[in-house]
Amino acid sequence: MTVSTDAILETATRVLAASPTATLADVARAAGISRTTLFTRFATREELLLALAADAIDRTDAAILAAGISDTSRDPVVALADLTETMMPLGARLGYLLRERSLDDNEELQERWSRIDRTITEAVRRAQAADRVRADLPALWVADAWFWLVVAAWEGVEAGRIAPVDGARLVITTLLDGTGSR
Amino acid sequence: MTVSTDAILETATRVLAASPTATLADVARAAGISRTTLFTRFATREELLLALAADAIDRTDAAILAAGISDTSRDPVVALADLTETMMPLGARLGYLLRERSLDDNEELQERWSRIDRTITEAVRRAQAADRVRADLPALWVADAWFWLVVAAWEGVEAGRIAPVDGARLVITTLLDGTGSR
DNA sequence: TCAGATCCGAACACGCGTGTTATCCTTGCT
DNA sequence: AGCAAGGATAACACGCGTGTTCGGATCTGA
Repeated sequence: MTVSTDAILETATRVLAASPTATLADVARAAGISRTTLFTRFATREELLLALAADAIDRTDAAILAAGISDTSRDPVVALADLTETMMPLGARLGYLLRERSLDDNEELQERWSRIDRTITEAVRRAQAADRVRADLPALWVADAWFWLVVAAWEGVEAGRIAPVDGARLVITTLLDGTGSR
Repeated sequence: MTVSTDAILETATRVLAASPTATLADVARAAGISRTTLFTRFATREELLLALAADAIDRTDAAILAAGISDTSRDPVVALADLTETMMPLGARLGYLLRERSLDDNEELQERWSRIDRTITEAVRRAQAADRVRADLPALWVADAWFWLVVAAWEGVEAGRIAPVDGARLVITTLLDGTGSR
């Protein structure tokens, strides 16, 4: 196995995130394998797309676990800041998930993603209970705002508008402290 | 002319935003015209996509003008709040622009969008000069954060997670005041 | 009523991406 | 050296979406 399946997923994510209509021939070429071989790993295009999405969610799950988001003994705000750091490198994968609408009707992916959603929202609620986050905002909105700010930061890094090292810090300070002067 | 070109653009935006790979037959059916007629209005698929993007940018330009973003005698923070209100109904169009990568290589659209980008960023800089926005954050980032929070709010409204009337307010208070407790 | 314009439905050619198959070649193992 | 596994190359069938064409139906204004 000259090229690992993981490496193919990595390349495929990059190619398909940049151009969602990219051909399987494009993906194979970028991954340095033949189109035929690609078909031995993923029988259909849809299978590849699903594997990509599952991979993105797998990594998000791992990042959530590593940051201890569900650990009720941890400070939820600190945990969210940690998660932001670990999420930044997932930018391309999240961007793919975000834009790929053909997966919207997949039951399992929807379920897995809404589980992630609930986990983040729960952390926000705990932060609100501890008076670390404003209680007058819907927890659902705060969780959404956090997610899209991560996307914003990743897009900014991608486009060279902000420095990679600044990404996570900008997200957290913007989300918690806001951008207005005191 | 039974169905106006504007109405076609409206419908096409909705259909293509929901499913970017939708067929021209799908668009025609949704618009209540025949595929043949659709081809008399837009000679190719690409022409339709370009018209959609141009329409979205036209409306954004109009919203910026209406909110008086470039009016240096106006309070830039108030202007941005106004703009947020008028931008919310453009959600579907912005979502389309956001996800459609096939237009990335169009010179004119890029230019027009970066002009919008600069206009918003300039308003942020004026707000920073007036000590209404933190000067320790890149104006470019604040402008990006604003834009993506608008997207977040629109997605939230679309999904029924937040009330339509709350959208703009949530964006502005989150952006300016942050979500953390004082 | 006639002329012109507009739309529709059906049919067609064409290109392209997907998925399959067969043959050859390379590599690693014994 | 000989064998097996896995990849590459090439060719093919197939479906589908795009773009075009044409004949007929409908509506409009003179």
